[in-house]
Amino acid sequence: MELTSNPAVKAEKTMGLPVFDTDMCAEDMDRMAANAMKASNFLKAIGHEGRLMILCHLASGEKSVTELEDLLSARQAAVSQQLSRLRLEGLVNPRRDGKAIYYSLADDRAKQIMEVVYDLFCREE
Amino acid sequence: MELTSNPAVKAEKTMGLPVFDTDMCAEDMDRMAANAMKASNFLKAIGHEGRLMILCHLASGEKSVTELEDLLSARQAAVSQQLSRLRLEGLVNPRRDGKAIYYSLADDRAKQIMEVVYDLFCREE
DNA sequence: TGTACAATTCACATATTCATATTATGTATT
DNA sequence: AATACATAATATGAATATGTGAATTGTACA
Repeated sequence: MELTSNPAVKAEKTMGLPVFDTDMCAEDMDRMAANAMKASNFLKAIGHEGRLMILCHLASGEKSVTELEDLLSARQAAVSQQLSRLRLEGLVNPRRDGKAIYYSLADDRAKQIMEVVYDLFCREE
Repeated sequence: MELTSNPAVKAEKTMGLPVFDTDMCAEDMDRMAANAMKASNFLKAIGHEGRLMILCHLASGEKSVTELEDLLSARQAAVSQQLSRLRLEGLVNPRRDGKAIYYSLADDRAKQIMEVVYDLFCREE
């Protein structure tokens, strides 16, 4: 696969991914690099044991920070910082209810990745 | 979603992901944490602009280190190190042919993730 | 208003990641 | 064997990420 969204790329091969050889123009390379940067930022955001477990728990419904704190056996400040990162990345949404703040999954991006991750790392054996 | 592979988890909800509430036993939590660690290591490996672009280029066929060096406009040592990381993670395989070493994608894991990443970051707009 | 609780933010120490330079290894060629 | 080339491995410092404790903000309630 490659990371341009240029409609002029070659026809698809075995999978749903576009294919290209060595005939990319500089513009394509730039777009590819830009996309790669966005994508790697996203992957870094979810590439953390604690944050991954948070997303995982949120998939079954919204949770307060203290609930997550218990579920992860982690300190409040740490959980809060991890949530902060996920918030910045637009992956979760906070909702205040009284003293507690409940977090939920924000969009489908995390869900889509998590589904693949689940298949790869939690279903096999 | 959650990261256990316990068959006793609740029925699936909207997506293909299992759901659970607060009734996980310690054993489940351990398995989940172990899976989360494996998964986050994997995500860290591909969550790097250079490595992502390498995987991306390899998706269209095996490439030598010098070819990748040119494609990424990166130094030899850097590319080699990134390949080394991908090798350790089992994502790519080297094949020696004379002086050159050709790398190719090792398994489907990378491809599966990359396909989703491509949809999320290279198709939209 | 004062107190308790939930969550965030800050400042710091530590750990990890990364890029670069340098050195080493393996292969072909002479 | 000697040399050149392609790649790998190692070492070092800079940058980044992470966890911890203390201080801070926001909310509810007496």
